[in-house]
Amino acid sequence: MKKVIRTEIPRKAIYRLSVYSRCLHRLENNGIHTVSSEVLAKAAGVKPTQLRKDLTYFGQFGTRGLGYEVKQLIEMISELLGTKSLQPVVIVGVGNLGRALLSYRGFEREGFGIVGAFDLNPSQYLSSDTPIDVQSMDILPKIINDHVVKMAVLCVPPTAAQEVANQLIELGVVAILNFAPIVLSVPDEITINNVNLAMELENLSYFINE
Amino acid sequence: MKKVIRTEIPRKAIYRLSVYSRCLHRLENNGIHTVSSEVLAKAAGVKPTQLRKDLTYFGQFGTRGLGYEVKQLIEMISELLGTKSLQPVVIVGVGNLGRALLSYRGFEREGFGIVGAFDLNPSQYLSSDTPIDVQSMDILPKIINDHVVKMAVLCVPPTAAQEVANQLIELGVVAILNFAPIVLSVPDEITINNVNLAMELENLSYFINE
DNA sequence: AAATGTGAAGTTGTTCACAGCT
DNA sequence: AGCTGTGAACAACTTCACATTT
Repeated sequence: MKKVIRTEIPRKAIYRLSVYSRCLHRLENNGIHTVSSEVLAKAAGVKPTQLRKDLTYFGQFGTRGLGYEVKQLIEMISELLGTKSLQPVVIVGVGNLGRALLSYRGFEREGFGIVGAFDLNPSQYLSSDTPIDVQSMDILPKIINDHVVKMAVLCVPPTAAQEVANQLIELGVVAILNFAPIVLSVPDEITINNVNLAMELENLSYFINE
Repeated sequence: MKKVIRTEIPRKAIYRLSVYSRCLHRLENNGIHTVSSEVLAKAAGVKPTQLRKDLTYFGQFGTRGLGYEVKQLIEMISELLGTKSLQPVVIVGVGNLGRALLSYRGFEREGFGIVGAFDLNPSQYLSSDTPIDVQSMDILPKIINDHVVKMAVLCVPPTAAQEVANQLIELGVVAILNFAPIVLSVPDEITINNVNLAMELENLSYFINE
C-alpha cells in the first residue's frame, strides 16, 4: 500500500521537500517558530498552493489560521526523506570526477557517510587534507555487505557504467546517483538519479543565443 | 518571433536533445549512418514518438520510410544548442566544490572553456596535473569583458550566492549553473540551472525505505 | 513497406477557488 | 479573520493513431 501511495506522488514534489527543508532550517536559525505557506513558499521559490499540495501528499501538518510549526515540519520532512540517520554510500570510479567528489566534502556534511571508494586501479589519493584509500573492486562486495550499503555514486566511464551498475544492484544497492552520461537500464524497483554537468551547460548554452 | 517559438518548447525537450546527441555520437563511432526513431529512442531511453515530437519542435529532419541521417542530426542539434563554437565560462567561488570542478576536466572536454576562476581569497591551487590560478574578484569584470563571457558556474557559499549572481548579471552573464543550495531570484531573461548534489542524495534516500 | 510528422486524446502536474478549521 | 486543505479547472507534457511521404 505504501508503494501505491508513492507512485501517485510526483517526483518533483519529493525534490521540493529538500528545498523546503533547507528553507525551514534557515527560518529556524533566525528564531522563527511558525511559518505560513505564503512565506515558506516565497523562500522556496514556489507558489503557496503548490507547497500546501506537496505537503498534503504526506499528511496534514499545518494549523488553519496559523500556519506550520517550523520544527515539526523539519522533523517530518527528514523522517520522510529518511535523513534522520546517517546513510552509508560508496563511490565507484575514481577518475577525475570521482576524485573531485571525494575531495568535495559536501556529502558528509549533509548526512551521507562515504564508507568506501573503489576503482579498477586502487591507489592512495592525497586529498587536500586527508588521504583517501581507493580500494580494489574486489573489496566492494565485502564493504557493501558490512555496512549494508543501499546507495552508490557512480563515476565510472560511460562504457563501464552499465556493467558496474548491474554489479552494484546484484550486491543490494537500490539507489544510484549516476554521473556517467549514459541511460542505465535497471529494474523498476531501483532508483537512478542522473547528474550530467555537461548536459546542464549545453542546456544553458541553448538559452544564450541572443 | 524566435522567443515566441522557444517558450512553446518544453525545457525537458531541450535536455533530451543533449541525450540524443550523445547517443548519435555513439552510433556514429560505430559506423552507423542512418537511424530510425525507434532505435535512437531506445538508446536514449525514451519512446519513439517522444523523440519524433521533440525533433519536430525544431523542424523536419527525417526521411519517411528511412529514418534520420546520423551526421546531419548531430550537426543540427549542436547548431541548436550552440555548442559548435567554444563557449567561455567563469567559475566563481573556489571552495571545496569549486576546486573539485576545476580539477575535474569535464567542462573542457565538452566544449566549454574555463577562462577564469575567482574567489575572495585568490591563490594558486595545484590541481593533480596543472596549476590553476584563482584570481581576485576585482579582475572578474575585466575577464568577463575581454572574453565576452555569457556563462558562469556559481560555487560560492549560499549566503553570498544571490549577491554574486547579481554582480555576474550586471556584468553581462545571462546563464548561470548554480551549485549553491538556494533559490536565486533573477530577471526572466536570465537562465539558471541548479545542481544540488545533496538534494539528489536526499531524493534517493526517500526511495530506499523498503 | 517502412518510418516520419502531427492533430487529438490521454496523462501528469499545477493553480484556482473556496469550504472548513482554529 | 486568517490560513490550511482539497476537489475541480487548467496547463503542460506525453502518447496514440494514423495520414503522409519516400
